Amino acid sequence: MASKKTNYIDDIYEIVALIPPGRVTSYGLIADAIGTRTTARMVGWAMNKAHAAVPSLPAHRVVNRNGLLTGRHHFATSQRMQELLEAEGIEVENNQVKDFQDKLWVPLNEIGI
DNA sequence: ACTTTGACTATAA
DNA sequence: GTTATAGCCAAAG
Repeated sequence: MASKKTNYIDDIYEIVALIPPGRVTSYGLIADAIGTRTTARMVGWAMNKAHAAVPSLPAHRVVNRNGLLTGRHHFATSQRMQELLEAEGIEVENNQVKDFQDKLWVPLNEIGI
């Protein structure tokens, strides 16, 4: 067997895919859920590749620790991310998720139950 | 092999 | 409140 070079990326995709609608999470929390081998930057980098590997990945539910839509420019349009979030009941104001802590979904609390 | 960059985060000033 | 710097790890040039 010879393949498998995106182990950490695969884990990132899986966790992002597990984010329930109407909820959001941060890059750091995903990285923490995977382990020390991955950092918040790796999650963001993986997301950049995700749209080519897993277009259906709900990357719009992943924001930075401030609840800010930092990755909006990587979507089809800058407004696309906000529209997707609002469609799920998440209020976005000034590129930031309102009641972020209330809508925050923590992988460690759901996966490492 | 080396340098730069990146959808981040934390701390310091 | 913002801005700067360091830490983090991997891919791309």
